[in-house]
Formats: sequence, C-alpha cells, structure tokens
Amino acid sequence: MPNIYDIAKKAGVSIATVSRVLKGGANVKKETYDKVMQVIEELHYAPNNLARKLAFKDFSSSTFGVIIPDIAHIFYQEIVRNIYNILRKKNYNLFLFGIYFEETEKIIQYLLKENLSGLIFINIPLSEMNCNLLHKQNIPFCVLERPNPFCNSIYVDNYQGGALAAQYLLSKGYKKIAFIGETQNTWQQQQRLKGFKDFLCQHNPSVQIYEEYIDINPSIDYALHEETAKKITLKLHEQYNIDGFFFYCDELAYGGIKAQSLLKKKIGIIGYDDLPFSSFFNLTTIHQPIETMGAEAARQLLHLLHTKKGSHSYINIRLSPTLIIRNT
Amino acid sequence: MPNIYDIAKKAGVSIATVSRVLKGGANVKKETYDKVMQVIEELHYAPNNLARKLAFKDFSSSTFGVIIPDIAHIFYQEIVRNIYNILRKKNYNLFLFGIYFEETEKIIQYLLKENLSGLIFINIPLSEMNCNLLHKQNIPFCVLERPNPFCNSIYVDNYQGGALAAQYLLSKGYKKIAFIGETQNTWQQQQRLKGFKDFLCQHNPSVQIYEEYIDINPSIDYALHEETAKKITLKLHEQYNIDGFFFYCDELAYGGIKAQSLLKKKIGIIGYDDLPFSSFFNLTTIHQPIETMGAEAARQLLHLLHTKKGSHSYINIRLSPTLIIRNT
DNA sequence: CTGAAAGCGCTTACAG
DNA sequence: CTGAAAGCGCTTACAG
Repeated sequence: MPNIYDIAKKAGVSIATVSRVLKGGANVKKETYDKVMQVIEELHYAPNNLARKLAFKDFSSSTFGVIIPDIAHIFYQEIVRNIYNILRKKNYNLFLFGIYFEETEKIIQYLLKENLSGLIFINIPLSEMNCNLLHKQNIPFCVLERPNPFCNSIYVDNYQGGALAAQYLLSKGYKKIAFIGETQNTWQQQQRLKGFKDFLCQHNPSVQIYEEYIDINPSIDYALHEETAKKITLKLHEQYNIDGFFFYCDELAYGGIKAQSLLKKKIGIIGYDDLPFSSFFNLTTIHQPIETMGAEAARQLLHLLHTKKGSHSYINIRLSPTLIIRNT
Repeated sequence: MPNIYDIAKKAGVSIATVSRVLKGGANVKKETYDKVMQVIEELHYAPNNLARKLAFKDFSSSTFGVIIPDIAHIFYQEIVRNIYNILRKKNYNLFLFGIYFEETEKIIQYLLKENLSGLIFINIPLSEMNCNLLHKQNIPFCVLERPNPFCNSIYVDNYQGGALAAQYLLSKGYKKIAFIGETQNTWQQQQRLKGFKDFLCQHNPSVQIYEEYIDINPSIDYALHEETAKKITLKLHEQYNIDGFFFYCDELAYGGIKAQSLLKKKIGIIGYDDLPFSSFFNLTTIHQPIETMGAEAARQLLHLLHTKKGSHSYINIRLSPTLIIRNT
C-alpha cells in the first residue's frame, strides 16, 4: 500500500501538497492538482484513516457495539432494531457482535481494541471482574435484559411478567395449568416461572401446575421446536385435561396455537415477548417495552460519553412488562 | 482525556516505561510498575487505540460493513445472519448500516471514513459513479440480491423464481391465477412477475392473471399488511373465483394462509423467500439460497482483501432459486 | 531496568 | 501556490 510520501515523490511535490489535493484541492495550482491526482489514480492510493483521524485529533468512532448471545434469535434482533433506530437518529453506528460460546472476558478484551464509543450487552451476565475491566477503560456501557449490580442496567421484570400470565389464565377461568419452557433453564425462565407459580398459588392454592421442557437447538429450524410445542400441548390436554398454557416465549406459543386449531375445546394460550408475528397470530402475550429499553440505553451511553465521569454508583432500571390480550 | 505523557510525567518516568507497563510490565521494576499503574487508575487513563494501531502498523479493522435498505426487514436480517456466521468463523466483525431514505452516495462517502475492511451492499442499486468511488478507494466490495455491471455481484434469479411459482400453480391444476404484490414496484417484483406471467402465457395461453398491489408501510405492524393480503385473497376468490395465488413475499402469503382457513375450497398459495416461519406455516414457497450467497460474498471479499488488485472485469454470479413444496 | 529518539501516516499553521 | 516542520498518541529497537 502506497502512502502519502510515495505519492509526493512520484508527483514531484511535498506531502503537504498531496494532502491539500486530497482535501479537495483548494489553494493548489490546477496543473499540480492534476498531476497529483494522476499519480493517486495510478498507484491506487487511498489515505490511511487511522493516521488521518490521529492528525485530526478526532478519536471518536461514533459507533456503538451491541453484543448479543445469539444473532439468530428473533427477540434479540428486535431489540437491536430498536437500538439501531435510535443510534442512527443521533448519527451513531452499530457494530454487532454475537457471543455464542466464546468466553465473555476474551470478547471484552477483544472489543476494547475496536475503538468503539460504547458497548451495550444484551442479556449477558457480566461478572464484577468483567465490569471492572470495562470501567477501567473508561468506556460507557450497560447491560440490557438483566440487572447487574456492577454497572448500569435496564431490564424488564420477568417475575412480574410471569405473574401477569398467571393472572390472565386465572381470570379466564382455566383450571389446569401448564408451563412449557426450554431445557436450558435461563435466569429469565426461572423468574417467569417463579412469578407465574407464586401468583397461582397465592390466588388459587389448589391449582395444579404441570411443567414441560423442550430441548432447543438454535441451529435447527424454528418449525421443529414449534412442532414439539404443539405435540406437548396436545398431549397435556388429552392426558391431563390441561386447559391453560403459559409458554416461555412466543415461538413456542405458536405451537400451542397450532394445537388449538386441532382441538374442539378452547384452551388458553399465553406467550412471552410479543414478537412481530404474534399480532398476526392473535396471540395473547406479555409485551416487553423494548423501545423504551433501547431508547434509555442509548440515552445513558450518550450521556456517559459526553460526561466521561467515572462514577461508582450504578443505575438499575426495572421496566414493567404489559399484558397484551388478543384471541388466545 | 489524559495521554501517555500525562501518565509519564505524573509517575516520574518516561513514556517508554508507561508503554511497557501497558504491555503487561515485562522488564519493569515492580515499584515502577506499581507507581505507574496507580497513576493510570487515578487518571482513568486508557490508551488511544488509533495511535496504538498506527504505531503497530496494524491498519486493518477486521470488520466488514453490511449495508441494507431497511434494518426491520426480516429477509435482510436473514441474509445478514448468514453473512455474520461466516465472518465470525474467519474472525471478522460486522458493522451494520441501514440506508433508509438517505442518499447512497453520501452514505458511501461516510462509510469510506469508517476504516472498514470491506463492504457488502444488499439489494442496493449502485450507480457506476458510486462504484468508481469505491474502486478508487481500493476497498473490496460487492452487491448482493441484484446484478451490477460495475462491480462484483451475486443475485438470485427472480425471473426464474417467478416461473417456478407459475409452474407449481399450473401443475396443481389451478385455473384462475392472481399475483399479489406491493405498490412500490421494485426491480425484484418486476422480475418475479415477468417470469411468472411469461411462464403462464407460454404454457397456458388462455390463463387469466389478476394483479393486486398492497401499499406497504414499513413502520407499521406486519399484521396489518397480512390482514390486507387476507382480505384481498378472500375478495379475489369470491368475486372472480380465483384459486391460485402467487404472493410477492412470504409475509403476504401468510395472509393468504389465513384466508384459506376461512374457505371451504382449497386454494393454491405460493410465497417467496422461505422465511424462518414459513416451514411452520407449511407454506409452499420459493427459496433463495442465501447461505450460498453469504458464503460467496464473504469468500470474494476476503480474497480481494488479500490480493488488493484493482481489476476491471467483474463477476456477476447468478444463483437459482428452488421451489419448496409444502402444504399450500 | 530505563530513557532518548525515530517512526507509524497524516494535517495544519507558518513562512515564503 | 508550495514546502519544511511540528504535532496527533503510541511502540520499539537501541544504548546505557
């Protein structure tokens, strides 16, 4: 790769002149300009942005890193979409990173070298050590979708969401209730289930709660998981006469809807997340205010970016989910 | 923001020593190390990555920009996902950019300053001028989802896809056929419709083709568009006895499926794109090989990145869509 | 174990 | 209109 000296030499001018040409050619004689331009084209020269920024004293990248566990997950995509819309409005960019099975600390070390303006971790448990790593670098960051005592975080109360689901099923008069979740028992799921059970037991101590778990393989087609959810729904309904179903997430609930279409009796189905397609399915579900979450995250980071104060008290914002009643 | 000189001065050492401490502290006396570290913490110092990279002579960003028209579009999200999976395997990162209504040339100018390793444009028409802008900067790039004579491109043949849809509907014996598209008549849609009509006319000259167009507002819930598609399907079926429907994309076809559920007679429904949910819906559709497209795009750019040769002949790769027969 | 100096590739007063 | 020089913030031989 040629640099500005190569161009200057070949064009028989100083690097200052090359720089001027690069800037558009103000205060450069036409002939000189043309000559330099010609050499630039010949050598396929493109100025080095790193050096340029350094000289400009413009160190900002204007891009935020958004780190998600899994890039294929629809709900994460929805959150990212919300964040992106806000970032763009403020003229910031998006660097998207999916962690998968990589070690969080390694990823952080890696991201720290990417010269990003800030980091938004979605549903990623950051240890105190990892947070300190970030605090030390003085980079604005926050965690979404789960509370974290060692940094700013914004999350939607899963316990409350579970309770909301229970309340709905009870209000509709369903007697035999099931929870259908995933075998990888995430923190979110535990919270939702706990809120669900607590509410049920409190308001109807005699209620029986069935639990079933589906093994989710992210590399596999949705259809398969939904098919499994459908079968489990049918089985539970036929074997135990269960009529109220709370699904850990909307994708699974779609399976419930399919089961319903095969049944004569109306069963209660409630999902979680309110995915874009759920309104089309007329699925009753728990909505997470991800627009608010995205907006608040962006607002926080932008604020931190401009104040650059290292604070030792962190804000944990708890948001409330809402019940969206539709046709199930 | 303090720099390395501030630290050196306050710690009473040279910047070389500070640099060594930053690197981990090899060949530094323990006391010196501790002293420097203390100052670093006190001043919340974080080294400047731009300068560091410059000094390292490490100019690569290892991140590719992926530019899409609209970040909310599910099909684009699917393509991005495929590209991402490949990039990560090769240890490259993703910078995601949604153009929306901004001017392409402006965006290119802007992206050029972001020090990216390469650019992948998805379904974005790049003028010769825009391509030259990129070629001049010697940055590897390609266009996906539409052919482009001025740069490398990879696309799936929409004309062929339309023909495939026609063939399917005809093979199933449907007589009265409709195409349901979007009012913004994109290049893709024109191609699909043309392939569709040409095949129909050729193989069954007497066939009548109805066309209906739905006004899509991207800021609005899917459900609304699907609802509209449902109503149109019902209307066409009832008024004109239409029994074979080709939808411009799967989202619209979902509306057709809903219509089917209200009808006694079986109608033919075929979509386009094979979205993740389509297998769950049992939707017959046209699949675009986006895995291949993503892989090929990544392969091309990585190759260009390593050879860095300015070539003047470009490759346009045409991929074939495939018919996925399910239950509609 | 430590520091002075050169260098990474660029920009921008300053002087002419 | 043009060039020599200083500077952006860092790293790394080199010498001691």
